[in-house]
Amino acid sequence: MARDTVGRWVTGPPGGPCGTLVPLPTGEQTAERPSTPPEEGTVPGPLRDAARTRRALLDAAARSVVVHGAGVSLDTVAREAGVSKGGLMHHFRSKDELLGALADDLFEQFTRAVEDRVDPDDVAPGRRLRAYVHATFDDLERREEAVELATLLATLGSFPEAARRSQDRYRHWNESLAEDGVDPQRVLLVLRACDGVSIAPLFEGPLGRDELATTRDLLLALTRGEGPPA
Amino acid sequence: MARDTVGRWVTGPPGGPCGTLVPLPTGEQTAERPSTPPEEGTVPGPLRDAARTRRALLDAAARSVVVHGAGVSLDTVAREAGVSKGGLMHHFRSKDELLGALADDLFEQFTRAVEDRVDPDDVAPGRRLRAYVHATFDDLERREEAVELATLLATLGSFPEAARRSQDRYRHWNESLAEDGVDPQRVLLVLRACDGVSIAPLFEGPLGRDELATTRDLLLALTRGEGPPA
DNA sequence: GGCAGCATACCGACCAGACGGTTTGTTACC
DNA sequence: GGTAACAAACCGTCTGGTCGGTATGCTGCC
Repeated sequence: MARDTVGRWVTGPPGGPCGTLVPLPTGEQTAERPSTPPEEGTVPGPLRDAARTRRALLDAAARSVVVHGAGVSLDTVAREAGVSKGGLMHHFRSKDELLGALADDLFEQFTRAVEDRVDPDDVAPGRRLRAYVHATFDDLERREEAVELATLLATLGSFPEAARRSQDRYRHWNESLAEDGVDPQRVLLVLRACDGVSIAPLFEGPLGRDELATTRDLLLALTRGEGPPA
Repeated sequence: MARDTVGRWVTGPPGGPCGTLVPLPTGEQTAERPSTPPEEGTVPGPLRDAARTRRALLDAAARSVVVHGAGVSLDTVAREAGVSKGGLMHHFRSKDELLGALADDLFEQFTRAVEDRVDPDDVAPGRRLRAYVHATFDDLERREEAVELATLLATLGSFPEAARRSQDRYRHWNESLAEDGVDPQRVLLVLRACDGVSIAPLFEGPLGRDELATTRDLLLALTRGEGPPA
C-alpha cells in the first residue's frame, strides 16, 4: 500500500474522525505516464486510465483543499492532478460531487486503516476501539503539518454533500463500536477525544509529539477498563 | 447580558473549543434605529453608532457563516446586518479581517462564559476546568441546529487569519487550565473531549440530548478525580 | 443654546478577475 | 468506427475590493 518510493505520499495509515489518508501536499502525483516501456519511476499502464485519473483527482483534491482551504477552485484541483478542468468534469459532474466523493474516499481509507490495526492476538473487549485509536493517532503523527487533517475535515464539513455522506457513514462506526464490549460511556469519551485531537490543531496549533503520545496511551488505557491517573 | 426581549438572540452562554455565542440565525438584528423617541422594540441611541454597527456586522457574519458555509459573500453579511457593503468595508477592510474579528469576538465571549460559570462555592481543584466544560455543553444544548457551532468553527478554521488568531488565544487557555490542580492527563482528556463534542455534529449529525448530558457528567467527574465506570 | 467646521460613518455604483459549469473539438483505446 | 477519456475555449454569474460622494455626529466657539 505504501507508495513512497515512486510518488511521495505514504499511502500508509489514515486516521481521524472522518478518515483521512491524504497524500502529503508535497507528493504530487499526476495522471501522466511514460512513453513506451516502463521507463522512469512513473506509473505503468495505458495512457488513458479512468481509474488512475480518478485517483489522481481525489488525491489532488485532498492536497489542494489542505492548501487553499474552502475556496479551492476546480481548476486548481485539475491542474494539481495534471488534468484539464474538462477532464475533471468528466469524472465529477460538479464540485459538490467531487468533494462528496472525496469524503467517501477518505472515510473508506480510514475504515481500512482501522481494520488493519485490529490486533489478531488481542481478544480483550475493546479491540476494535483500540484499533480506532491507533488509526487516528498514527495518521496525526505522520503529518508534518498537523493542521492538514483538521483543515481538510473542516473544509469538507462545510460542504453539505460531503458532510451528509460523512454523517451517514459515521453512524455505522458508532453502532459497530458500541458492540465492542466496552462501557458505553467510555466509548463515547474515547470517540469524542479522537475527534478532538483530530480537529484541535486547527484552533490550537500543532499538538506536539509528547502530548499526542500521552493522549494515545491514555485513551488506550480507557479502552481496557483502566482509569486515568488521579 | 441576555437580550431576548428586544432582539431574538439570547446573549447567554457560549461554549465550544473556540468560543461561540452566536446569535441564533433566526434572530436577525440590524443596525437600524427608530425615528425620534424610543418607539418600537428596536435599539435606542444615535442614528449612527459605529460600535452598534460593528456588533451587528459580527453577529450577522456569524449567522451567515452558519447558513451559507465558507462561501459567505460580504454582500450577504452586509445585508443581513442591515448595512451596505460599503458600510461593511468601512469597518473591516477585507474579508479576512472580518472573519478574524469574528474569531476574536467568539473567543472573547466564550472566555466570558467560562468565567461566568466558575462556581464561587467550588474550591476543589479543577473548578476552572469544570466551568469550561459547562460553558461548552451549555452552548451546545442551547442550539436547535446542533451543526451550527460546528459549521461555524470549521469555516473559521479554514480561513488562515481566523485560525491564527484562534491559535494564539487558545494557548492561554491551555496554560491557565494546567494550573487548576488537576492531573495534566485528565486536563488533556477533558479538553480534547470538549473539542470533540463541539465538532462531532458536523460529521456525525446531532448528538442527542441524552448523549450530551451523559458526556458532560462524565467529564465533570473526571475533573473531580473520579474515573469513568468500568 | 446654536452654529460652523471637521471627522467619520455609511451608501451605491462600479470593476477586474475568478469561478462553476457547458459546449465543442480531439485523441486514445476496444 | 464507435465510444470513452480527455482538452480547450468559452459564458454568465458572482465576488472581493475600490471610489466618489453624502449624510450624520461631535467639538469648540460664540
